[in-house]
Amino acid sequence: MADTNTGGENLLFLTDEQLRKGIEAMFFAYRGFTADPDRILSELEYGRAHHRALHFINRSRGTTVNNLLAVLGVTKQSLNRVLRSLIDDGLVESRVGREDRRERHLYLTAKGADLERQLSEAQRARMRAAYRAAGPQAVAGFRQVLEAMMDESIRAQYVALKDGTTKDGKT
Amino acid sequence: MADTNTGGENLLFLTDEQLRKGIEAMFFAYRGFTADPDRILSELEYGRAHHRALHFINRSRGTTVNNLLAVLGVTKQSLNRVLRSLIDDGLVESRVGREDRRERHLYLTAKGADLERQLSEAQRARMRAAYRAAGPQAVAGFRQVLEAMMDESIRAQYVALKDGTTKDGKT
DNA sequence: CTTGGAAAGTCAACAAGGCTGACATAAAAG
DNA sequence: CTTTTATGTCAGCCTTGTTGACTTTCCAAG
Repeated sequence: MADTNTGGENLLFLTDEQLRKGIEAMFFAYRGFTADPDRILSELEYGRAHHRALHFINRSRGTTVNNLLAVLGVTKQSLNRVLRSLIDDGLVESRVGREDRRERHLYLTAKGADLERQLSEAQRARMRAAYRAAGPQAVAGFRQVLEAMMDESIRAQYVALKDGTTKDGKT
Repeated sequence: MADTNTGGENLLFLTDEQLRKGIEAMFFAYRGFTADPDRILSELEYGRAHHRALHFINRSRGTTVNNLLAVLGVTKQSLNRVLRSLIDDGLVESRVGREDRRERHLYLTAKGADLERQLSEAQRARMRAAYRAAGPQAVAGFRQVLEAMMDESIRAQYVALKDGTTKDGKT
């Protein structure tokens, strides 16, 4: 934590070499990040796309298909294939909207919530270990850099999710 | 786990809520991380797999196929498909090993180095912007958390790459 | 009431990039 | 000479992304 001033040395973290290390760190870390859930999923008939759908349906209960498309950043055809299998297998429930009956609101069933919990607990365990090893200050920096790395529009969604979407009263 | 006051305020960053935010940050940030190179690649006949191969061949000039397999974490059949197109298109050169003639040592051609530079500069630009926005201390934390998130064996590879290689690397 | 258009779903076709299995060399190692 | 290692290749399969075309449902404006 050198407190150097606006000179040259404090810009070392912007050299191409430093940036390349950051790029590789992202690549390797992301592999670790997805490894544990992937292991669980591979024993079932599901893939990472199913995990993502379960995660965000759990995160924003009652979200519409359109909302989910925007968050996941895939086409409706691609999402639909995943969603169909989850609905057919009784992990997700699709309810016709009350105000706008064209919309479908998505909810996890008990079975779906079970799998989601299993997957996200595996992922959280690794994240928890990493956070613990690095410490709170490092975690704050981690989050700052990641947030700055997102696309503008995505960052808006992320912040929205961060603040308001569940009404369970956190913060 | 809504109340994690077991250790006091300094453990707030380990609540499930905090961990979930970190998980989503990784997801969204990784999308941003790959967005710019993907845009360039989609205009050519290449994909993200080609980018990864170019990156690590550039990173460790003269690396063998086996080394590359270990770093990328894919099967030789999968890598071979990518490598073949890169070699056929004159972006990568494969040289028979001098000491062990079973090995193939991989090098970027001028054309390959050009594309690699274009791709990695796009990716570095975003990383640079994120680093700049977050500051050096945040960057240090970012790197710490990412490193802690990797698989053990991968971390070893990462550290090895980190140290040795602008010159000629791995041998 | 009719109709335009948005939201959602479906079908078909295709591509990238993972995977496994089987098999073929060539060369090093024993 | 036999075994092991490094590599390449063929064939086939899976997941998950894409585009395009089309239908169904249903709100809302004319």
